[in-house]
Amino acid sequence: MTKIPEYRKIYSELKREIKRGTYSPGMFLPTETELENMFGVSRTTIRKAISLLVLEGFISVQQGRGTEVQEVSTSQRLNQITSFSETLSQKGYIVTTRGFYLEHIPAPAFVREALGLEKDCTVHHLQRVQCADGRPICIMENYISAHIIPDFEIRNSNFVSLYELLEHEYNLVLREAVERITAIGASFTESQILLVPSGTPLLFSKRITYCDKGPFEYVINKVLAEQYEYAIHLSGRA
Amino acid sequence: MTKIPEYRKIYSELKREIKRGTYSPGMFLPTETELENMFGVSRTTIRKAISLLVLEGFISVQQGRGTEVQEVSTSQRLNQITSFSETLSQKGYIVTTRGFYLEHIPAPAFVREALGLEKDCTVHHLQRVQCADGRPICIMENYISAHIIPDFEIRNSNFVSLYELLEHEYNLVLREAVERITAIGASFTESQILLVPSGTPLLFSKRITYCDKGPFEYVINKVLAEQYEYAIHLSGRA
DNA sequence: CAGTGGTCTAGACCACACT
DNA sequence: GTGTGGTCTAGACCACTGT
Repeated sequence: MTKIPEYRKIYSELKREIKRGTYSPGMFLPTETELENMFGVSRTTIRKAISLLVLEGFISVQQGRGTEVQEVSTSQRLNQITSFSETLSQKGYIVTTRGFYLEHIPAPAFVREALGLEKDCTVHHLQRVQCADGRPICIMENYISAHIIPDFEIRNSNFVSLYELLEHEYNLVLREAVERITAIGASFTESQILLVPSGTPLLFSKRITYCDKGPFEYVINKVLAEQYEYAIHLSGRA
Repeated sequence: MTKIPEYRKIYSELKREIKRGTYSPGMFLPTETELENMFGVSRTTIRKAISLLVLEGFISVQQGRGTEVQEVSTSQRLNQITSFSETLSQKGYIVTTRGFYLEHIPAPAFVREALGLEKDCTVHHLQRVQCADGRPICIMENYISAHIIPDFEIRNSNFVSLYELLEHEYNLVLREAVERITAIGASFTESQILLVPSGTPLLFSKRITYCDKGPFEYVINKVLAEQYEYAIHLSGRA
């Protein structure tokens, strides 16, 4: 199993506490010296953890003053890499996974091209149906490069968010992603899975996700449009 | 005089060398130990400088391998504010406007809410059909706040890009926009306008655009999905 | 294997914000 | 002044990539 650095654990721990409300917006985190003692590590390690949280906008630091927990406004969170299930959870749905199939296959041509893989590369192909409040809402296929995550297995079939799994179990850092979105009418098969008439409009998205080691995942999503919308933040002008 | 930290000088120095071509894309920077000696500082300082360059995308680091100078270009033009017609032009289509109707009306409730307008505010309501290579592909409605652009008139009915017009004729500066995208099936009316069977999947987007004076425009687009897709760039992770 | 970057320590001094 | 974060050192050991 992968070794998780101290600063990463502390970062996760602090993030959890912020999300839980132990530290709420406007409050200050303990000082660096206090955190040193709390976690029993050196200041460098604490500072590295804190810098991650700053990068993600959870806290802001000011010399001589302290580190303040920020209001995470929704609009700031746009265009961040979020899994489908995370977005749904945020909207208050109870998210579950219905179907579930994992296989290890030679990368299909379209995946090879998207991820820049050589011939004969293996990918983990994960198929799922995501449900919101018990209702099927999304058909999801992930192709994960075995080159970057060699030993991918799902131990607990009840997991929901793939990204959380990858981050915590495999210590993966998601850097960026490019997503292309269009609409299609549900095919017969899709309509059967999602329990809607065929031809029902679906959002059809293809995403390449990059981690620190390069492109590692190709995702295909088909989402019931009636239940879902993408929010995008645009800024500036060429 | 301001005190400039060592790591900042080193960062600037390295960036200058990269821009000048001393270190060009594909090449590797000296190792951390070498840089330590070159600049006569500790490794921490070097690493801090390097981390800044990584953050800005100039270089990428890989454990056990080295720090490689990156190609800066890439398609970072994603998530900029672009009008529909501009995007289509970029893809090589010839864009024309077919239908065209401008009226000045009291802002409907959903527009008032979106733009934060008072009761009795007027908006310019512009309706158009955009064609790509002569084929209708998008039904477009703009609601432009009369508060910000009081004297909006279209002099030349052959104009194509609304944003270009606003920028050049009205000296407007577009700051940011939030767009929400989902999919619908074409209604009878929409199917007639776009010359497709009713029920054909359309991308349905609603956008609020902000200029330097606040929100000024609400746009509703219905696009033939078959001919169009949204590309989104996501970065970072909460 | 050697050489690279990744993590971590224990301690020092500096710059800034509060009161 | 006191206490906060900001910079920096010298050295240690780990983890990965290459040969």
